[in-house]
Amino acid sequence: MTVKSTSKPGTRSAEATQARILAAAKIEFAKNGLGGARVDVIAERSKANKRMIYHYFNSKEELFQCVLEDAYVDIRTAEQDLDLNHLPPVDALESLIRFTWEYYLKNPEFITLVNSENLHKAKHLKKSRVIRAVSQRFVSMVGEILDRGVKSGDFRAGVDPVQLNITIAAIGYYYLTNRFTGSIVFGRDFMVAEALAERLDFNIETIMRLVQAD
Amino acid sequence: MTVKSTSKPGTRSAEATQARILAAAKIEFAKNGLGGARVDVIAERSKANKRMIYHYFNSKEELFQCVLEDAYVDIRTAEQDLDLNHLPPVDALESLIRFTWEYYLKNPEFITLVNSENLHKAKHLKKSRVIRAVSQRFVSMVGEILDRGVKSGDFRAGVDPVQLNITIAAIGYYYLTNRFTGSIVFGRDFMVAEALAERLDFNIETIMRLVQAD
Amino acid sequence: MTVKSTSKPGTRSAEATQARILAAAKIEFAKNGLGGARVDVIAERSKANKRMIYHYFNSKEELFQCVLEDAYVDIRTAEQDLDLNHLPPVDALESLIRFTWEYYLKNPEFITLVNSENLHKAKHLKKSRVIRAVSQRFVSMVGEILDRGVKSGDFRAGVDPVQLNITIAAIGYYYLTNRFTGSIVFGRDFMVAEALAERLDFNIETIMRLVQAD
Amino acid sequence: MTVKSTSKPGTRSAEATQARILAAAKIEFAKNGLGGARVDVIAERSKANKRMIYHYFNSKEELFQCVLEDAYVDIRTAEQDLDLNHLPPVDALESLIRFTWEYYLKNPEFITLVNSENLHKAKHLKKSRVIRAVSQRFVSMVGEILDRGVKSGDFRAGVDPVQLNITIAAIGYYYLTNRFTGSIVFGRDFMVAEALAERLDFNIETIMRLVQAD
DNA sequence: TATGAATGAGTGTTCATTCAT
DNA sequence: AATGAATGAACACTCATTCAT
Repeated sequence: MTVKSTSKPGTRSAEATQARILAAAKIEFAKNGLGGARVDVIAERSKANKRMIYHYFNSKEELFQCVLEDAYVDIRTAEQDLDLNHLPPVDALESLIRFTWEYYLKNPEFITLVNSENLHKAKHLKKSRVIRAVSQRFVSMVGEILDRGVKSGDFRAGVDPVQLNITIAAIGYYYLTNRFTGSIVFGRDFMVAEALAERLDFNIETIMRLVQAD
Repeated sequence: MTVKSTSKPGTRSAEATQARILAAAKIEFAKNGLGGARVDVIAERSKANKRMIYHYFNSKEELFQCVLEDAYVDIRTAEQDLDLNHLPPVDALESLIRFTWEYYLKNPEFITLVNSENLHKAKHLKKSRVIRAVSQRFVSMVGEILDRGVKSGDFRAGVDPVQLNITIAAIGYYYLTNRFTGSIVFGRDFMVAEALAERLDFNIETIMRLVQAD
Repeated sequence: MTVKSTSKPGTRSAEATQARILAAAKIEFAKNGLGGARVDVIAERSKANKRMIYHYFNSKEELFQCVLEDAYVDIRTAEQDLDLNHLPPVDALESLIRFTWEYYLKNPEFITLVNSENLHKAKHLKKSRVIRAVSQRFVSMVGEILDRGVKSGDFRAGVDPVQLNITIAAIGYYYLTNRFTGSIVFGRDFMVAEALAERLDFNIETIMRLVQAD
Repeated sequence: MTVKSTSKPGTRSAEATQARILAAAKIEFAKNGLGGARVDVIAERSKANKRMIYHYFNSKEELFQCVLEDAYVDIRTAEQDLDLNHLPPVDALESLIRFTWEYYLKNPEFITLVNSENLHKAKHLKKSRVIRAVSQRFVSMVGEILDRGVKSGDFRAGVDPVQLNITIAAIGYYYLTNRFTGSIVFGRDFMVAEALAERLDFNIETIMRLVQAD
């Protein structure tokens, strides 16, 4: 009969438990993919009971979906926070390239989660409603920068913003997700600071030459 | 109607069995990754006994390694067969971009296998000796094209051939491996013929603008 | 009709399950050795799930080690309970011989478990810490009886207590463990009551003549 | 078309193959027991084809039976070769004890094979006809020595020759078969030369005191 | 809200044995 | 006489999930 400290008993700790489960799951899914992830490990790492996972998330797959949604919401939110509208178009574009690269570097789970989801043909993302909302704002970002750049004379006209978006992601994402096989095939350490800096420069140049007015 | 050499049927059928297992394994590993692949399924699909798999390949992981090696050898061999040295540098580079794109399209397993291997930090590729040999010839290809292009005045100097190589792969690979989540995020069908053609054009333009002399 | 303490049923049943598994495992390991024992059989006989065995004991080998440790602790405890210090040395020694014989007879699993462990070069016993503790008290028992017997003039001096210990065990153990081949080689039923009684008498005489003062 | 060296082509090599299989099987069965032995290992070690094993011995169990029979015939033959009838009874008995001890030491497989057979309740030995024949001569040996010793006044009357036989075996066999657990329980190395010599002396003394005239 | 105990269907792997030549 | 290829049944062990409290 001891009085619990808050007015809504359990609520706060319930949220905390969910958060701990999500955090643990993100690590485990990122490390081993959906199939390779172990519910026991998630339970242990989150210091939550295994039963709690099923209580809050119903199944391993739904938990994966939540983790994935969170990951997408997080990157999309961070992109919006860049507030690129206030920058001149060239700076805005370069900022976006840098941001994308650095986000992948700091959040390598994002890449692995997306890979895993694509192995499963995006069946979880398909069910998600949150994703569509956050994606739309994201897709229009590059379009707006391009438009502004064309008007200012910095960029040439006729560049498809979707293709550009994909390419900006691709040149960073591919380098990082395939860094292990890449290091072997190319006989270089992909992850030393110099290599990373060099790659970022190369990527910026790639995009700039692609869009700049002739 | 050529007569197949049937003098050593025992020997032959052993090789045939191994080939069937490898083919079945490639499909299964590509579809589900190393962890998600099922040995039973490989056995069934190859019309070989499960015991045979272990007889010839010792373990699921060694089988995966063989499949992976085969995949790399195959793409590297096909690249060499392009015989790009005989083409003018601009044509050679465009040929390589087209080839890479089309190879990925026709051999989607390659992409999934590489993804799976990277999830496992390239532990199987590390053990492989074949890979290093075939990789070296591949890496030098783009370097030679670039050199020729600089001499002919078509390409600017100072482009790192390794970074270029990575970028050529990236812009095709990323589009295809992430086509499921991509279709959702960008609200487009990534795989209709028009979209594919458009992407290839975009990629060629990206690379050409990147390397062309100013 | 005593009331069993049912206050912690969850805890209790966990212990009970472990005990059932251990009991079933002892039977199975005794019947078939470590290699021949089947985990499924242990699961079924213990009315526990196979998964529970791995939950509580991690592996078949660790389960074997537990069973073996239990067996050693059990015999060593029973020996201590004989309280031979209070008996005159001749009686004490005879009691020990009888006890050893009867223990083997009543607990034939002990013999088979020890045989199995020796086939594996005692690799499990080596890891065990419990064993060393209980063994030391046991080894000193016979030494004390011998000392008392020498002082009382019943036993001759100079008998190595370890060798005596081994011999007491040997003459009972060998007869019982090899009863099957023995019955064939010697053309006798080793296990009829008369034969058993006769063997015990013979063993007592063997040891008594070995130690008695000249 | 080279001429094979003997008149009965294959016959000689057939016997040789069987012998190699038997030798390899003895090692494998001794090391791992009947259940733990691997037919593949026997095939490899004997440099015979696995199919040959089944050709000559029908099954793993029949092969085990042959190995076991061979082992028994071997020890029984060696015992007969001692020719103890020509020695004075005390010397004859000591010779037998020494022989038994040394045979076990030099042929440790014998012990493991017998253990394995007893684990299977002597089901293979039961089927064997050879065994009964060789056993009878063996059993009568000790009886004759005892009789001669009683007549010569060296041994007391009334010692059961079968019990004596069993005891002579027991005190050597037990020490050696349980040397691994024994070394741990008694905290001694059972197999150093000194320990072995000491044990043999102790065993001779045990038997001599058991049978000597009062 | 929280938890330890329990489970059935499956996973990679192994084995003695037989087939086909 | 000899052999390499092939197999089906079994094995130790694992997993996501549910039960009972």
